[in-house]
Amino acid sequence: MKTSMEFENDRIRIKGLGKINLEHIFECGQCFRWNRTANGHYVGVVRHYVVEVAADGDDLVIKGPGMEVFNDLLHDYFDLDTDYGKIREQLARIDEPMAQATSYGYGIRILNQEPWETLISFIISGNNNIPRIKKSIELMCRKYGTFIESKDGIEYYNFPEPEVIANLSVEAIRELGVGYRDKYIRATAVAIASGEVDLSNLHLLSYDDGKKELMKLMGVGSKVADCILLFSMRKRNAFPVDTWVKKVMHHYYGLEGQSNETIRQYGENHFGHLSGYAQQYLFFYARESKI
DNA sequence: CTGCAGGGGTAAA
DNA sequence: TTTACCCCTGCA
Repeated sequence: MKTSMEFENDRIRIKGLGKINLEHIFECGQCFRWNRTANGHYVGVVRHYVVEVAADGDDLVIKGPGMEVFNDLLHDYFDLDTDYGKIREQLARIDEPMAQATSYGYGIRILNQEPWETLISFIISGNNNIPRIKKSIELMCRKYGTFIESKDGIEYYNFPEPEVIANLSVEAIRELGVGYRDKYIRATAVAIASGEVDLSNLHLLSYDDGKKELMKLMGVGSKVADCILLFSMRKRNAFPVDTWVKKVMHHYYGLEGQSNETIRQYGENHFGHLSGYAQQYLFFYARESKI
């Protein structure tokens, strides 16, 4: 993979990434703060910056806070050093279902998101649906985050700091529409704000140790921990088993009636260090092939 | 229109 | 291993 970049004022154009599909990137359940605009672009908040993304043919065009922030933050956020074409080829060689899956989910990329935001977002995601998850997170940012800017009549806020959420009452958190997850969110925020669990060094641990640490947090089970490890800690061997992936693994890999944990272990062994990518393709395969 | 299952799971029994 | 859980949506 040979990529090149062109800087033009507040836009950065990246060439040579291979196929890009913004819908696959932003609507595969890995992130909740990106929204499609009328012209097919996506606007989202990354830490303290409002970022707009467009696909122009096979070019990725990022319109945002300039070159410095791109180099320090967005380059990593969009995982631009990873060769997804190569990963698809490697995965497609593993077996026939995966060969099919990689063709369904073309143009996908795994984003490298901020750990604290990812943690809370996926606690909210459990036994929940995407519109409601997005609504709760948006409300949380609006009420308790810091105002960034107004753009096209929309006000943008960053994701609130752990200390802010830790100081809210359970009732105040309940008003965000998170239901019974209110107490999970509060307990987890307290654990993070107090330093009981240190998110900043978690990515240095192994997958197993990181997962153990995350599962100490209220509201974080195996699936949520895997999502946090995959989407914010670069643990690409994580294999989160949600209902969609479960369906595929039942149907195509002969794992009917197996527990989520068994399926997770099978995935991790079968796809190895590419498990996380495999999971993303399987997710699309399940949803779009309607099995 | 009302009723009810089910949703990208987890904690607790 | 099984069950309740908040609440919104889709569908019978």
